Amino acid sequence: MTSTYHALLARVQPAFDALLAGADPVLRPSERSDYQLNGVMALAKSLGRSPRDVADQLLSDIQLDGIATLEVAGPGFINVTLTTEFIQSHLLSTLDDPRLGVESRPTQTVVIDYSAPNVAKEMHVGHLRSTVIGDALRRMNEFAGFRVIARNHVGDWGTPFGMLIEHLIDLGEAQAVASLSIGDLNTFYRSARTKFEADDEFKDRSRQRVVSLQAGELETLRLWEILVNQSVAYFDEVYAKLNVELTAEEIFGESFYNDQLDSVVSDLDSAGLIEDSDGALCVFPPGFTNRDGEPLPLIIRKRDEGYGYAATDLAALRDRVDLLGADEILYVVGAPQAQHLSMVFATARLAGWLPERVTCEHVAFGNVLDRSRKMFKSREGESVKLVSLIDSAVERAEHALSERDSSISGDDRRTLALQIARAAIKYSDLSTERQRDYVFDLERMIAFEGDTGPYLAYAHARIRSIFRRLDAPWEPSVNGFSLLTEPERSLALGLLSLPEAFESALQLRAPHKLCTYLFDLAQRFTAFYEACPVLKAPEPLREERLALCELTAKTLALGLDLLGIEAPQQM
RNA sequence: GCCCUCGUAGCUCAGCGGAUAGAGCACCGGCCUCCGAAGCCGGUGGCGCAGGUUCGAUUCCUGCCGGGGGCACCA
Repeated sequence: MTSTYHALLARVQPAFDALLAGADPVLRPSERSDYQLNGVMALAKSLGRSPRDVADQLLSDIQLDGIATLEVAGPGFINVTLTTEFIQSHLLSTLDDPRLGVESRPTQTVVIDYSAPNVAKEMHVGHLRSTVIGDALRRMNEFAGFRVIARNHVGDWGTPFGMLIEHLIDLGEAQAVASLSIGDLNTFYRSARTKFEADDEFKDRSRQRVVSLQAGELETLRLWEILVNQSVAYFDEVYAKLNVELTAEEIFGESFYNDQLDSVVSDLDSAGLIEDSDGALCVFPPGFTNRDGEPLPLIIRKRDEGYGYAATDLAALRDRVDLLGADEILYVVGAPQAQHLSMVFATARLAGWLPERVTCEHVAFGNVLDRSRKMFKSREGESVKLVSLIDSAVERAEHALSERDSSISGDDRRTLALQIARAAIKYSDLSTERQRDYVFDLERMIAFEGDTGPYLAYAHARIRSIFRRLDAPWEPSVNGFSLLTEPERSLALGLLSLPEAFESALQLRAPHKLCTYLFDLAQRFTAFYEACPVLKAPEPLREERLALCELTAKTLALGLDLLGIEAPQQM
């Protein structure tokens, strides 16, 4: 099934090509009609003819076969109005289509690198963004039919582990495990840090411990594994709480690439890319300069012979291309890493690890700010625990439910509160363009009014409640849609534009495009809902309207699912 | 100093080179004997500044102003 947009374009393009090969019709959704052709003026310009003249000719050249009607307007726009027959036939086929008109094309392998928390360190709002955006992109790419491989590049290696292991020893293993298993990671990390900075003896031990760790000394590794295992179990809890599709099997932390780092250096060296700079082994990819305008190094191996994160990133990249067969690698990582990543990509290209056909893309996102537009921090100046944010959102959702005289109670209510809290948190994160800094305002996101996750979930639940009033489960038995009223037609057009919205969200790695679409659809629905009685309508209108309701509910549920948001039947 | 990014209504945000720049919140005024008022309808209110490209610029380019970030051994 082709989307409305492509069906139209297929009719329009030949007429434009006939006048000037490759001319862009600039087909766009329109507020004045259903679509408009904005390319007429530009075409007229290149042809040296008057826009009205060209428009008139196009009007007679474009073969629409009853799918739409055209009208010249203004200085030379062509307004496109879809025919009821066209909308109706598309609605009917969408009704039978579990994919709701979105095509699947299993054409490529996409590796998505997201979340990436640090072992023995609390997950905070920064991880929330990577996790939520990454999870949405994963779902979207999977739905597009691509082979998707998720990678959680957990920070489980490096110099901090010296002090973390020593702190674990000081605490005693049992005590440390107890503290970590209740998710008290901030305290653990902070204590280690404090000792490291204040106590020279501890600092020395920590440094020696790093050496043992890197040397693969068994007892050190055993202690390190305790930290890793406790943290992974904790991450799992957080992911479950967020309903994020990330498993322990998808964790490929920094340590995973340890034994590939030597070969990263030697391969870069034999490619003639490595330079020794003050004892550090560096690559100087062209086009990067430091603040003095000198070439900027990507440090592969530090002067102390430890590896920097560039080495790990390069090893991981090479692995993803060679072993995983990636055609596309998405890095859902904060914007501050932009330069680092583009240096890594450039170096991988130079080294020949990143063939032309494979693309690497930094899916960057902005900072999380508080209500006063400062970096989101707790009163003590620390990053705020992700779980505590989720928990307080759940608390608010529960409170709201209790005030609403809901028939849902007990465990169902707790589950529902969690679902609503997730919807609120995720939607507020995803509905803003990624690159912008984003204001985390629990108050607003859980207000349940306006452009929020709960509003969309509510719109869905409301539709489902219509069906609950029926005596028997509803089966579609429509033959057509008369679409007599404006709200019905508007809703129908909204339903048919899912493929376009999905496609642009997918291509631009822009979940907010999908959010915008869903909110618009929900508004079209509620307008329809106010104006058009469903259950009280006479047949066959009643059946048609039920079908519109069904399609809307399915579209909302699918769209929300692609964002990682649940759509409860009732709330 | 160089690079990246953002600047749209009081606040939070959409806006794919097109016609009169859209939402939500807040504020004001309406709508529940009628499928769920977490809703609907109406009102008030805006593209940082200056050039340029273009038939047409919030959108593309340049410069400036303002916020945020990055720029060699932490990841």
